[in-house]
Amino acid sequence: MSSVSSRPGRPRSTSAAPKAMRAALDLALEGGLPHATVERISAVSGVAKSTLYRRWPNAPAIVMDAFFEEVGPMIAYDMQLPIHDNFCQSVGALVEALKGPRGQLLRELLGTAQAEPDLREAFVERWIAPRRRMGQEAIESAIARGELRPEVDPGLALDLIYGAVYYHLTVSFTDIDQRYIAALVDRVLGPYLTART
Amino acid sequence: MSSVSSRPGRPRSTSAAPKAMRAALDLALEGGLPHATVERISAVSGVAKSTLYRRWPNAPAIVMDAFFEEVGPMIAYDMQLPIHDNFCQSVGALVEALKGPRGQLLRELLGTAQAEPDLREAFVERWIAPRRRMGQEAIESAIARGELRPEVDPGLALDLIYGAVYYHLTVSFTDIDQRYIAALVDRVLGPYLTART
DNA sequence: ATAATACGAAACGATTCGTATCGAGCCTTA
DNA sequence: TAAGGCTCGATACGAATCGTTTCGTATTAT
Repeated sequence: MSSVSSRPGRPRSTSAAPKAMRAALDLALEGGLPHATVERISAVSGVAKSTLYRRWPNAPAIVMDAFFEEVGPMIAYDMQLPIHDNFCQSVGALVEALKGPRGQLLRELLGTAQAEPDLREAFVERWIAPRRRMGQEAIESAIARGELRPEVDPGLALDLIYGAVYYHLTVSFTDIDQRYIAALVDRVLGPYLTART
Repeated sequence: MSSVSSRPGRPRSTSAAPKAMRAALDLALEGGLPHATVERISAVSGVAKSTLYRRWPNAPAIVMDAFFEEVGPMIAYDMQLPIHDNFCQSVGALVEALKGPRGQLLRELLGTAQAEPDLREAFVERWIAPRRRMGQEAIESAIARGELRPEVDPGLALDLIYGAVYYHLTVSFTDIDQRYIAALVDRVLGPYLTART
């Protein structure tokens, strides 16, 4: 019954982390990442600065934690769909989720991660890798059920699709619509479809 | 002979800008972008802070100026080459130029630009757009001389190639070698080559 | 000469950072 | 039940950087 906390001492508050993350995300979405300082997060959430520093190395790390937890579940893959539709749908959801302040925040987080190895690693492991795994799985199962020819290089295909999406989002700073996504997915996967409708 | 400075008053020093840019780039390459503060740039270059703020809005803008001026000329397109070789060569030069501290700095600059519209615009106009123009030109001339079939969508092709490159550089944080570049270019342009050797 | 502009040097208040200290609370172990 | 260990929120701290401003001097056009 009792919690098996093994370590002596007062256990960590279960409410501190959620409160801090909520405040951090709100501040960052509202006034940009630089606006989410440790001091402000502490003031808004009621969690002491010392507690925040005890759990996160810096403010962006708190924001990143909160961001992944909120936005991550918004991008789903539906393995039942034909491969083309599956990608259009999931990539579309990604683009949609990143419109407005959330996209701006992702860009700022990615930017901050460039200089800090810990954030970089967290970014790859918690944001990029999961979606790549799902994409890889989608391609492989499409091959397995004969929808795609086995000559596809899944890694390269994902590079091309996600590369173009993030390129527009973070480098050339231009918008993406559903038509572009369809053309992109078709250009990358089309040549390998066994039967085109 | 005399300079036609039209406006009255003391003309701007011609040596201040080069000295400041040199110092800014050195500082940023050595200790990362955050290390290139306005104060330090002023101290190292001997140019007063007030002068720096008179010409640039902030420190990263100075570094970006210097970066483009130094690295820009390093990436050349050779329109005499077959289209495939042309891209392999120019993209290879890009990747090569961005190995080591320079790539880290580009990442940091791109990251900083995410939050500041002025830097964003400068980044697109002075870094992305010029290379896209050359790439577009290369593809169009390859079409004109019958090397590529006219069905290629040059914009999408450039999205795919540069997208994948910057994706590796800034998002998935993985390395790129010449073999990957060749495979990438081939995957994007190969299907449209009129005669494959 | 006069006005206008740029220069370098220095000081300014504001902000953020990360750390340290404090008394009090809570849990495990002996 | 007592002791010790870890966490909590609150608060204070020195250091660093920011962007602005002021100052006296230098250089040019009118």
